[in-house]
Amino acid sequence: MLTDRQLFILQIIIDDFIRSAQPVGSRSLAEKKDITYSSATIRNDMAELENLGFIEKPHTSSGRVPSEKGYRYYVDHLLRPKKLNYQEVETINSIFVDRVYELEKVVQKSAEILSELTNYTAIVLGPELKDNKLKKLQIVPLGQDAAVAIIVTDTGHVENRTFTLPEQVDASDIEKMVNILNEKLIGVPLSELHDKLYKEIVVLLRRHIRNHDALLSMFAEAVDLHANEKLFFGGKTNILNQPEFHDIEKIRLVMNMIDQEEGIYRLISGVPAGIQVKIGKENKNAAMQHCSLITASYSIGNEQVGTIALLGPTRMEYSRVISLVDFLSHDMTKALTNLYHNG
Amino acid sequence: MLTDRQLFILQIIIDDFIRSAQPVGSRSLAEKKDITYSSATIRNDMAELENLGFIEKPHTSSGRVPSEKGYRYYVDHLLRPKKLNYQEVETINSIFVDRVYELEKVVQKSAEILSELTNYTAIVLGPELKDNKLKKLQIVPLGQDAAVAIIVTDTGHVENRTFTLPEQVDASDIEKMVNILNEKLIGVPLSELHDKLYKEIVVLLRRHIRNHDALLSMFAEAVDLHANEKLFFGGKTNILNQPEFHDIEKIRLVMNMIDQEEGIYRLISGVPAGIQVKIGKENKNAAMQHCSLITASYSIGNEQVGTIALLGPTRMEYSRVISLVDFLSHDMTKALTNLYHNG
DNA sequence: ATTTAGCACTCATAACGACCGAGTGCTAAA
DNA sequence: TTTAGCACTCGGTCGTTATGAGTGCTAAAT
Repeated sequence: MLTDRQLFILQIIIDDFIRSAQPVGSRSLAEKKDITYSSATIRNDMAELENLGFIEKPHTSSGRVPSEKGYRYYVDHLLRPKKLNYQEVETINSIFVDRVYELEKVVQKSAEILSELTNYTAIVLGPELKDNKLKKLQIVPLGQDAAVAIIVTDTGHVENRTFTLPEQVDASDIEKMVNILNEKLIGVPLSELHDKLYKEIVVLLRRHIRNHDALLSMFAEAVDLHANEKLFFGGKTNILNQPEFHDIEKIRLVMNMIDQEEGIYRLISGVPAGIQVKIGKENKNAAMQHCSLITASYSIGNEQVGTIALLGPTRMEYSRVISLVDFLSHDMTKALTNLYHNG
Repeated sequence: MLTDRQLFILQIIIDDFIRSAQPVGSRSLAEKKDITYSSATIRNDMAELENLGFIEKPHTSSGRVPSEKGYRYYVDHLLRPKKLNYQEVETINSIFVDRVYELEKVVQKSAEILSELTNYTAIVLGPELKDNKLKKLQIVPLGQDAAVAIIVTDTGHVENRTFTLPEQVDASDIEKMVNILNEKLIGVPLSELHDKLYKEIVVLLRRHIRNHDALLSMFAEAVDLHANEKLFFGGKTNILNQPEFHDIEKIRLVMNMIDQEEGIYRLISGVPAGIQVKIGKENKNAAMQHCSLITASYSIGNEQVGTIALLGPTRMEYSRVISLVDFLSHDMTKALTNLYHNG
């Protein structure tokens, strides 16, 4: 139902608007060198595109602006991924040159570089810990009634939690317990720790330790909080550079969300593998009304461990940005798999 | 040289401007109920105050606005600290009710509460670690060539660092070394670790361990990074609520600085004890031109360990805010001393 | 000697109208 | 089917004109 020419016009309108942030009119289009037909023809096609909801007019006599539906169609069918240039590829690769073992640093740097390359806000949902396996559990007593529990995973991640000791437990009990746990739980994924603790370990404890229930619940608590992955940001304030965000109210909505982290987490956790593009209201979030979100997952081996996301205005440079996010996610997967997958 | 009436007028102008964010004129002042003289009199006094640089006019025929010098005088001589109301005291006290041992959580919560109470951006410079004493040092090997070093301090703080192992060291060497270090260094303040490592420990190592130099430098590295304290924020986007920050450029400057953390660190580290108020350009920072910064230090025992700061527009509600920061800093000192000072 | 009433003056802000121009839709000719 | 032509729309800009809150200054009142 849409002619090739109409699609071509749609594409050019969107490309143009993405570049200029200005509504585009039929005359200015007709003047472009790769357009051979007149402004009147374009007007007719534009009218049709508007009927179908791909573009809209901010007011009666202005040029056209892509609608969300327009962007959607563009992303799904029109856009051709821009090839990355040498500079971009090099910059991304530079993240992984020094063989740092600390995953968090790699992830943080990825977020920074991605935001630098795009001028949008980059968010990386850190490696999920639940698939990490316990490497070592340690309790360090602090004075009379407090202790810090430390958990080390096979990827070198360290989690710790301080708590008050229940009364009537003494150092030897704790030591015994730590020994038992280390003996039985090393290699167990964090996500299964809780269950194991209550199903297998509890019987052992009953045998060897007084006051096992208090200690156990304490450990369980220490072990539980690792469900939540961490978010890493780059270019948190980049939205301020976008001309369409001249209105403080809009800015506040977005910045607040970024600052709270929770909304962001809901947006990007649990996205499917591969590149995903959510445009404007598709994000089901009031603050994201005028923003788009590009996400891609990254893996270690075959295990999807985290997500890369890029947040910008709906008027995003999709063709370049999608290529970048795609490339980065594959690069990360490669590098991380290399580092951690052999074991 | 300034009459009492002139000072009174200055005070009212500033109070009024802080409340309304609008230039204040002689007529509106004269209508206030606690002012008995005419607008003409006020005009004369205003002219004098302007001569002396305490107030200024945005343009020829507008009301007056406090200058930095005016704010300075106000803060130093005119302001009377506002008594906190029950609600405010309760809110602050609530930070310390549950006896959490984790200092970081207390500090984070303080920043959040302070920003909530004030609608400005709160920053807390976390406890300096250099006075923390080593409680336990631990090395956990990760596979062949990497290991994570974990340092626990007497306040329950845990630092960790992953690194690649030098070649030709084996597990037993590491274990021996860890034992030596734990034996010799527990109770030593982190700030002295480096020195001790190179002066006392090195001789012991030479005796017991092959390849001690590589291992030593590795440890030194792991131990060194704790110089930098951490910053905790509350209400990072609160500056967006200020009417004088309607201009995106101004906002960007401030937000960028907040986001980078480094500039903030420079601003608030090393402030003297007690309440400090830096107004506008006094902060020697382009981004802070239109902002004021209130700082106060908090202590554990007699040891100053960190700083509380509040960042807002120069048109800040000084009287209330100074009381709040003062109260919070004392409350924190009290609570932390209670928790950690007995030892 | 102070204070105040009176008055001319200033200037940001809002309101108004004119006009421009980039844009549109529609019709009729190519 | 495409395009030239034309009337129409409507934001944006520019100058004009109030309006009003503010000022400084002078002279009268206290």
